[in-house]
Amino acid sequence: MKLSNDIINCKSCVYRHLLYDMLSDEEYGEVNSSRNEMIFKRNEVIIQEGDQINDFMYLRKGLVKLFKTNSKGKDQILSINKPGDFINLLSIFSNKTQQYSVAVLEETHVCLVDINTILSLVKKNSSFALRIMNRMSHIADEIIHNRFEINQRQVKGRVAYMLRFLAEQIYHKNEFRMPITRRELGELISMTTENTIRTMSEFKNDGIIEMDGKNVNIIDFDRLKKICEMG
Amino acid sequence: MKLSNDIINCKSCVYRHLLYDMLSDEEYGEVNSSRNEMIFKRNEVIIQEGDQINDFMYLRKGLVKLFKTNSKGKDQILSINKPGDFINLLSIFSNKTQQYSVAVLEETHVCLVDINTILSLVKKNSSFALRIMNRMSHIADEIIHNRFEINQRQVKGRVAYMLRFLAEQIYHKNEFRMPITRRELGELISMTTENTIRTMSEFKNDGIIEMDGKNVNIIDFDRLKKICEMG
DNA sequence: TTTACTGTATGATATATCTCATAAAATAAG
DNA sequence: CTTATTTTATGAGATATATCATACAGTAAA
Repeated sequence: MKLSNDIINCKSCVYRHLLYDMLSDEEYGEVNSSRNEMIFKRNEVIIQEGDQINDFMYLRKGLVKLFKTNSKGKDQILSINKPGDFINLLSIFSNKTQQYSVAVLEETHVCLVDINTILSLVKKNSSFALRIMNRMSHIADEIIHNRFEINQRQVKGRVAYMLRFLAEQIYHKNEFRMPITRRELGELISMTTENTIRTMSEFKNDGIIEMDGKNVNIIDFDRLKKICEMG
Repeated sequence: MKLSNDIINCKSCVYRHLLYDMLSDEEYGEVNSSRNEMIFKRNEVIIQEGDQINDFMYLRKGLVKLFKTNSKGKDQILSINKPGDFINLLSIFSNKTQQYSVAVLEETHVCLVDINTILSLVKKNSSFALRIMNRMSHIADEIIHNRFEINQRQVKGRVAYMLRFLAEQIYHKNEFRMPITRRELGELISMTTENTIRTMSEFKNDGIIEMDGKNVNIIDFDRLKKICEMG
């Protein structure tokens, strides 16, 4: 983890419309001046469940996983988050500590804004407050909806669902480098590593995907879609 | 469903501190005057996923289930909600329709406040806004945490987990009348009805619970706890 | 370069869970 | 009160998934 040198002004941030769009110039300045940008490498833990909350964080670049660790030390991944996502918004207003852990999948730039600045903006700018509530709804919804979708499928359907997610939501193409290990994929769909690997192999043997190490190419998207929809 | 006659003033509501505590007398009046109370009987659907959102709703009395229905028509129950819970708070600020369905388990009194009243209060009272955000965090957290807990257990652990939940969180005693059918219990823990029933029978045969129809008495709480913790 | 570790891969076997079938009890509908 | 429907109950067999074992490739550390 290190501080970024190329801190740019919030105004030029591509993702600002997601949240900061309704701030006045003065309010903008407040955010900008209490702001830091940090760079994390693969596997670094950005947030640990139970940590004190000091900053509002959002992803400017990269890819992270949001997860919880159970009493036996096993992780369950709740979501994969991409640039523009507010990675601890669900925890910030809980009056508690961080509710989820966040770790880096691909080199990640995180924007940190002092939590007190955000609180003061919420207090004086109600449009901003409403936007935050709106974002909170969506984040909660996404996690709950994903768990709902995964829960009603069995292994093949689950793997297909996640491959579709990566292709459609993250990389916007059928060929990509897997950002997660098979174990992590298993943690995402509540399956053992072995079964996850087996299913990937099966998709390969069935001519649905091509695989070379971490590189995946979905060559029969229609079939993958069907498996995903059938369960 | 019918309108309640015994509408009381919000000020005397036992649950008001959860949300309305930070309102001025005038603001209180606004809530009170745009407020209705409705009574629903077992199995009535209070909210249907996809419905337009007109009211902020909270449970004054009774018990409901919050659920989603999948493409094959199967329900998955996300949470059981009790008096004091805000049953559509996660949807209200989503700029979308209701995200979850809500149906009645035990005769229920629901308080409905016009959504515009809530919006206007959020705009002019930032403490109220912050409290709402706080509540949203907790609701999301509860659902996500429960799914997390259920996911890492197998049938016996799941049933034990839910029996504990009912005894500890809902009825505050070891003897109670099951508010849900075995099928619903299955929908709550992602199991088939048959397996849920079988597991309950097993608990009975093992002397962990006594059962007579819907009436359940947990006679060996320690063992139930152990099963719940072991998985 | 060697060593240790993690990730991918696959097979065989054990186990958990589902499915299908049947039946009695409880509840709802007429 | 009678009939229909849902709920609870249980068994046997089919199937999905987990577990344990082994192997090798890739990567990180010494």
